[in-house]
Amino acid sequence: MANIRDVSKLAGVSVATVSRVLNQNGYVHPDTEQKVLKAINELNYIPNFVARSLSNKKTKTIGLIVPDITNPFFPELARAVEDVMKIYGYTVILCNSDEDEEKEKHYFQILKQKYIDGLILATASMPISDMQAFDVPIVVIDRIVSQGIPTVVAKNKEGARLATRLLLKQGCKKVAHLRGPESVINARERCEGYVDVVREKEWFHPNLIIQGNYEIKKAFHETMKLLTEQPDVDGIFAGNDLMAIGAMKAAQQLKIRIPDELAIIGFDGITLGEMIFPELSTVAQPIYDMGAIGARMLIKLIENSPVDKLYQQLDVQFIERGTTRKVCD
Amino acid sequence: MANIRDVSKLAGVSVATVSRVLNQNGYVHPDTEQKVLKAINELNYIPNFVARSLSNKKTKTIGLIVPDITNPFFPELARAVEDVMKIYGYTVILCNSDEDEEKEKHYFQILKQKYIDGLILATASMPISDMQAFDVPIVVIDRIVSQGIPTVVAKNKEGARLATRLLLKQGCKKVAHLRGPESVINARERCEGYVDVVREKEWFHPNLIIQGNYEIKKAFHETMKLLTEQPDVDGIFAGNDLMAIGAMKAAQQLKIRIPDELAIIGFDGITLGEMIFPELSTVAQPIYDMGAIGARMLIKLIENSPVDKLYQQLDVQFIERGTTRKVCD
DNA sequence: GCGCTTACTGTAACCGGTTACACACCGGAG
DNA sequence: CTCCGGTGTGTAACCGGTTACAGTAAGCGC
Repeated sequence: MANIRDVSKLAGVSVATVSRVLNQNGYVHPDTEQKVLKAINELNYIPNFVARSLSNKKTKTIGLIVPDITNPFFPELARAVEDVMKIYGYTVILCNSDEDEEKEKHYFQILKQKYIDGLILATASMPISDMQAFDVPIVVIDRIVSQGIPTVVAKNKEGARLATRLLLKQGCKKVAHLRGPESVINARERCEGYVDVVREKEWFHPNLIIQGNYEIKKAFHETMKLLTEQPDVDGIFAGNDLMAIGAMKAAQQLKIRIPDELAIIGFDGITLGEMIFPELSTVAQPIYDMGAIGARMLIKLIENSPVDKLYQQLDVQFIERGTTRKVCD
Repeated sequence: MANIRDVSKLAGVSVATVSRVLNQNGYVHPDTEQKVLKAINELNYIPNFVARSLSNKKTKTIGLIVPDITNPFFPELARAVEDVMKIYGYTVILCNSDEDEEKEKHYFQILKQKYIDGLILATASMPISDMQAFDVPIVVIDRIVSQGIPTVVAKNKEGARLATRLLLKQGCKKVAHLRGPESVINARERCEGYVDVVREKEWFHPNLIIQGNYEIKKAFHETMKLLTEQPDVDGIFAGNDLMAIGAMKAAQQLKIRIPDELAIIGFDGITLGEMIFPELSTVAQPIYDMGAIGARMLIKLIENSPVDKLYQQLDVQFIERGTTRKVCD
């Protein structure tokens, strides 16, 4: 592979001139430029990014840490990030942390060594202090970490209230909540939203809040238990779509008809919700937008452009599909 | 951030010695080593990967090009690749090509500039000549490109035959095939497998082969058309799980009972198949294994270890779930 | 004719590592 | 006592770019 010195020799100029042509900065005589371009073309020269990065301290590479790309929420987010980054000439390194602090630390270390320009986190097992010590721009998506760190989230509590109220409005007499893991902040917020709405109801009891882990399997089992122990539950608000699907499977197994006997609302709006039957009613987060906005925010941070809002809270939207009854109001 | 010269100064040795300690090569006196380690510790020094890459010409980074990470087949593959690469200290750059030749070329160019050590392709819009010109080790997964290029695939034709025979065995009288795009080789193979089995049947007619594009939506519409025009079709072998799901939705819409009136078998074995109701019977490829094996193969190619087989064809396995009738034999 | 600005170009240091080569020391074989 | 191979260490070139700085030439106003 040809390097810049080969080009400069062939063009009969110095490396500085070639570099100027490449980067379009400094003065270069049009004739000289032509000679250089011709040489570049002849040698099929492409500049070496690694060398450039070494003097620049810019790699045009960012890291994206997600818990598990296999979880249907994250591919869409990753896609958004990649799409935006591509536009601006950045490349994305994908990391799966499994919500494991050790793994996250490991990636922090590696990514730092690799001189990434920025980092997008869709996970947050990491202590905040470590994140602040990491002297590379960071944007957190879907998890609030601390006011000091640029963040993109959806209105979790508001969405949860909306869903719960909707279930009541359609006539549900006893609504349960399948909540996400204690350690995840958005799970907490969604649970709070649910509690806000049902707290005063005479039928409400804390045992209507079921502990899930954002995965189908556990949700399935817990829902089986719930529906056998408390058969009068006729509405479930699940903390995410996967758990809602787990709940649906439990109901289907128990021959409970959806939505007639049991209405279910999920949270997230992953495409998977449209692939199942009946299609899942859900509180949709703008997943792609969250990724795209986070990515744009990160680029601004990297390039020192002014960022209008370091804390973006995006609206959620209820999507009525097959697991809820129509309400005519 | 401290660099190697700072360390050498603090330890009172030369940079060469520090480098030798870091890389555990060459002779270093134990006492000297201790001094160096102490200095490294004190300065919190971590070596700069970019600089290392520049002289090494090894970045410990590979590229992974998939059509679209949003397609449920690829996250599992990506996860496998990332898991294996992590073990060996490599990092993965994720690229979405949308099966678009231009985008693929663009990534080839960028990745080359970034000095990646190897490339995994799960897409193949690229002419073979371009791939051979790319002087970096490549492994292709799920798409056969050419005998010259290391490849990991599943036994597509065999799996297709298996599925089609199974449908017949359970008593289907007229089995249609929803095929994938013409341009994708595995779609062709699966179609051939289907034709192998039904060619001789008196009911067979080429209009039982329906053109899909591996996506749900089109499969849904085409199946709607098929089932209304030829209501006697009682079995569908779909070229992938997504299309099978599209077909299921069409049947559900038309109130055709699955599997009693219509049996469906998919291909791939994506986890999505277990999330729907009824769960999808499918010819499962070992997706994770394909990724993992491909990744291991790539590492061997990169590190010049001997590779036993440059062309790995993995077994598929029929998974009987809810969209087929049990056969008692 | 002189000084000053602008256009253009080259030299060489620098980014932060790796490593070929040179050199010095030491113990054992002959 | 000399020679030799194994240890241990430093100097400096190199990877392939960027860029500060210096230098030259031309154009212009006075």
